[in-house]
Amino acid sequence: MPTIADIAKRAGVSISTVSYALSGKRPISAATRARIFAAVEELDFRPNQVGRALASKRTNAIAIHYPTTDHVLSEMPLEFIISAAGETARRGYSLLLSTSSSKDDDWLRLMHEGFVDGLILMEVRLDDPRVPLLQRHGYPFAMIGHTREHSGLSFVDLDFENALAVAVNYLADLGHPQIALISRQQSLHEAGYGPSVRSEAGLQQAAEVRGVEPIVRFSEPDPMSGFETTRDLLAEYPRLGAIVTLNSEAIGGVMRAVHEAGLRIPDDVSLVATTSPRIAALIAPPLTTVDIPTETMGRVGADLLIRRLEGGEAEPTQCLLRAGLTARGSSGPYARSSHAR
Amino acid sequence: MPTIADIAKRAGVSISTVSYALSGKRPISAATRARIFAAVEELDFRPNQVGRALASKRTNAIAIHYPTTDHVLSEMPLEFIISAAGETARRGYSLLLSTSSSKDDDWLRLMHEGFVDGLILMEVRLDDPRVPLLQRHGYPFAMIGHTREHSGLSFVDLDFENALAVAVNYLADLGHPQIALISRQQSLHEAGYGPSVRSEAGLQQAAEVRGVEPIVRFSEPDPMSGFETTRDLLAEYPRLGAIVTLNSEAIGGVMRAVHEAGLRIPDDVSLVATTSPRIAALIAPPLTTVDIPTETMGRVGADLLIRRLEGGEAEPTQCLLRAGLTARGSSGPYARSSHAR
DNA sequence: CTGTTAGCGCATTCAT
DNA sequence: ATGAATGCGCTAACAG
Repeated sequence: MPTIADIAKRAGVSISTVSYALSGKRPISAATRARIFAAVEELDFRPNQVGRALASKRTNAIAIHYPTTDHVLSEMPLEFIISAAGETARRGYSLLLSTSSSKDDDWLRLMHEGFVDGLILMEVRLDDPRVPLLQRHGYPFAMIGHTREHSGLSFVDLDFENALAVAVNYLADLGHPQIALISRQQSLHEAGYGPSVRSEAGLQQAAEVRGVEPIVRFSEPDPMSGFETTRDLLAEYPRLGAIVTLNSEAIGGVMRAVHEAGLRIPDDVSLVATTSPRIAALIAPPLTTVDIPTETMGRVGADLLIRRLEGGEAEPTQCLLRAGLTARGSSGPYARSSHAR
Repeated sequence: MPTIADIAKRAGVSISTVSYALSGKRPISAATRARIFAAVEELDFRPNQVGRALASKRTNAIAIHYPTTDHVLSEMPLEFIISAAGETARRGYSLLLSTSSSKDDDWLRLMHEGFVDGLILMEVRLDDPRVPLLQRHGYPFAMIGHTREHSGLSFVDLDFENALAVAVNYLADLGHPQIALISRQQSLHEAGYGPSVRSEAGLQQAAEVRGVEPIVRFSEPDPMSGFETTRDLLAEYPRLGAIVTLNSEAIGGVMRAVHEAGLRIPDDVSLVATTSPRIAALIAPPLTTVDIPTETMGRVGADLLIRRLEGGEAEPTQCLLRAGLTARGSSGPYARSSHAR
């Protein structure tokens, strides 16, 4: 591996001249610049990032922390990560992935040991213990999701209250007097998982405004649990004709329970799923969705952090995305009365 | 951030003594070692990885390359990545994620610029252009999957030929005279995607041995395509009672097509899916699966690379995993004759 | 416009 | 068992 010294020698200039030619931080005469770049070409020189990092105190690498222990894998986090990776690469950074559990502090180690310049946090809780830790050390970070208290923090998130309002309005317009939300695990909800808590708030609020009855159920992130939850739900509310699900892992079970109850989608039951457009496309038949813009969220998460790293002490940016609703085949007007059991 | 020099001063020893105490590469008297570690505690010292990397010429970081452009996202790659991340962290390494397309060489840049010690390759083609590139530079790497020519290379892969043989034997034992394989995109197959090519070979071979008729169809990785493919398949082969699918993204559509043809699983059609156990658990009703040990594959991929990095010039390790079959509710004895259309 | 020089934080060789 | 000194590859003052 050639070093900057090899280039300097070959081009007949000093080391610093090469460095400045490469960084463009100092004017270089066209002639010497040409000789330098010629040497770079001939030797296939690549500036060593470690040397550069040590001298400049910036590694040009960031890490994304995805704590896996408490969640079943699904595609949404992958979409965040892939999208963040793309933006990171476009901006000339590298992306590290840490999956340490919340107790383990491998994700913090990366910052402590100076291997990354900043962090992106995923799976953020309303009271996330990582936030005070990072603040105490003054480490730069951005969140995908947001904490209850978030003044001065950078984050991107879906506006889940709004998302549920969108779903409720849509279903209320179709004439449904009752709307059930199938949320995620109750444990998550109790642990203060933002999407869960904020969605329920959105449901309650919008339901009151529209004068419909809100119902909330929790489901584990798997079809079996979705099946059981939905089966019980339909039994308990014989006239229920509208279901919103937050839990994309459970959708298969939800649909199956509806069918096994002798009901049809969308004729008897309107189903609206909160999920990423990409995932919705993978489901048959097509689902009406409140779209979670995962691609945007991952990209903006990386962008916010990098901007913070490069912009010096720029003010934090908070980005609450409003959800769009895409009506597909799985929802229709209320017609459930005839099926009362 | 305290440095090793701060520790040395505080403990009243030289810098090198601190370094050796930390690395354990030289005997240190109990007394001074105690003073050193006390200082480390008091100052909350963390050795700077960049300084260490520059001096030792090892970053203790590896990268995993997951080219996304040519594939729809699914959970299987996420499982590889998460699992590799876990093993990487356990071994004291960091994991970088590169998702650059095959033409883009961002993944190579990481090695060129000395930011990582080695690479894990995902989505390996039979003739993968990355391999000769890496070999030319002498960069250490390991593959999840394997190329046609692989002598001297380290990899972990599922033995897809064996996997299909397992599926065929199982279905043949149930009495099925015809077995259809629903493979992935034809474009992938033609591009030499290993799992696709090797699975077909396994099917053909095992079918011949067992005297059953093999049928191969390709499907895009989505339920709609799976639906159409299966619908056409059932129309073309009215007595078909056994389907094996490689394409877990299409399974929903496959199942729906079977149902809409007036057939039942497992009474009329036996369905065997080649997928990860974790994903199988997410499907309702439960699927008989040829299990792809994604967790093992990701872990071993990282292990092989790290072992290569640490073991000096150890011989390459090739790890072809045999698949297990888990019979669940979706497969049963051949009974399709009565349904001939 | 260009060169000289002093680190960045740590590992390691050579002394003692 | 310990210290002193050198250098990893590069950046960025400082000095022309």
